[in-house]
Amino acid sequence: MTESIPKAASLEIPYSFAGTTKLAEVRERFSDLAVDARSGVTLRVAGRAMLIRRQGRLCFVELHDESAKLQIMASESETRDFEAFFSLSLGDWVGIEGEVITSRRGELSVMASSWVLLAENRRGFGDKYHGISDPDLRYRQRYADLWVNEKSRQNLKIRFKTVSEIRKFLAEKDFIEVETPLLHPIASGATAKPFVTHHNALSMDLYLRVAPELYLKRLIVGGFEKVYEIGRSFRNEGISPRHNPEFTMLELYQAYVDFSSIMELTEELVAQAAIGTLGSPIITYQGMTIDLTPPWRRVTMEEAISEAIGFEVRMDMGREKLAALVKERNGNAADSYGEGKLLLELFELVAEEGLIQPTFVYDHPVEISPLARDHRTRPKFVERFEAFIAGRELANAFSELADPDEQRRRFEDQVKAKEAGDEEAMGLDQDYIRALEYGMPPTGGLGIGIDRLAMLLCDEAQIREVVAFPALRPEQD
RNA sequence: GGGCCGCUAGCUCAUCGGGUAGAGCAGGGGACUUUUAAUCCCAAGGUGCGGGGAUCGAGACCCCGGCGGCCCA
Repeated sequence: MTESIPKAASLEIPYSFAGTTKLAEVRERFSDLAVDARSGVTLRVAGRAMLIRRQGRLCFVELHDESAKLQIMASESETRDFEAFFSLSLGDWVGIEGEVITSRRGELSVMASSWVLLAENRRGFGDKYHGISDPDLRYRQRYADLWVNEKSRQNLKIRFKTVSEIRKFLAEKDFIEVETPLLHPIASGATAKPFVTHHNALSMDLYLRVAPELYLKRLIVGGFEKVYEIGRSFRNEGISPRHNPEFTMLELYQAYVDFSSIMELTEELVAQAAIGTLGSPIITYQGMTIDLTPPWRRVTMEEAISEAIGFEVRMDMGREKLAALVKERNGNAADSYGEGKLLLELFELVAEEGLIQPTFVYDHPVEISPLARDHRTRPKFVERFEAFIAGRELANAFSELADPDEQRRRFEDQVKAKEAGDEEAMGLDQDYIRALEYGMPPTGGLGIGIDRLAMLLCDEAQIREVVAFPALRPEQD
């Protein structure tokens, strides 16, 4: 490859180029400028040269900034340092000062009178038409991908906007955004394999949190009534189109309410997030039209299974029958699975995928819900719901278990499972039980996967497309 | 973890029954004062992911490894 001579050697890069007008604003203000006309207005714009068409003593540059793209024109007769302008490369950043005009073909442009190089691109952005399409390259060099591929930029914008819409929504409801530890002495609060790290001064291993849940509920014990945290959790699992080892969760807790209030809050929050980012609660996802307008459909887990399978299925039909149904469908019915876990397995096998329109599935078995409060009328069940959209779980919520004795028993079951080889089982958090012993009021809690919500709103099937810098194996030299 | 697919110039791709590789774009040089992926001319650009193997001969075939993608668990 021919090394280009760094232009920076001959051109001074200024320390600032302030006072620019956004390209979208230029387009808007001069949208009715006639063909081949001059506006008489001079202004400054800045951005990146994404296409260059040289034309002898004239030169056209397609300038992109965060807001839009706009054509820049330069001519030998009107532009200072025209020769240097003529030799700009694709991807160079430039600041332009000039008059807003339209070309003979009617293209809105800025006719540069003076300009300055703001940064030089020494790398190239790949094919100017096809851009960069190799997924590996796109994820590894996201900074380049974002410039070249509009959709990549769009996805991240939607994602970041969604988070800010959620914050706005929760602020209006008087929730306080809080922060809790990422380094946990015990991996608990969710069933997942943790990452282990080490604190030198304390000479102890710590876990990157798998969920903030137990700390947020400690805040409720401490007297906060409406708290939430939007932050990263870490799970030591494989990387797949739907899993990144670090991911973002919203977790929210509200004192004095049960899961039915949280259900209403959830559907409102998700609908508002969609309206705030996309302008509508009706979205298209992978070819499906999905209406997020509340209220969402509500079915029990048993009803969802029965509906999908065509006959009535109940957890109290017994372990044997449930195991048989699971096995018939090539599911996993390990001996260690109780009827609760089998019911969940069956749900995942037959029902989950079909829940396209937003649906609350509620009343989960206690066996799979170690942190949820017992159902007020149904033994062996808890007051819990999950929200499903487009066949995938989006949210998980329950009336929180506040009884320290019952919580200890649930943890002990988890410990037994862990000892039996279940790496995902929760650890027993003694301090959390102590917190409950001080008394936690009735509380409703909610978790929403922000990455999944972003996938939904971006119409993307892969989590990587909505994560700025997804996890990859390191490059080799 | 298993199966399948991919990896060739900076990027996007081609080539072939096995005889050491081409194009477009980008980058370099030149022409062009109204282009829209502009156009035209010139030159340059490759340890064909890495390592083994069979072959007179491999980017092409076989094996191992790497990275990525998809599907499955």
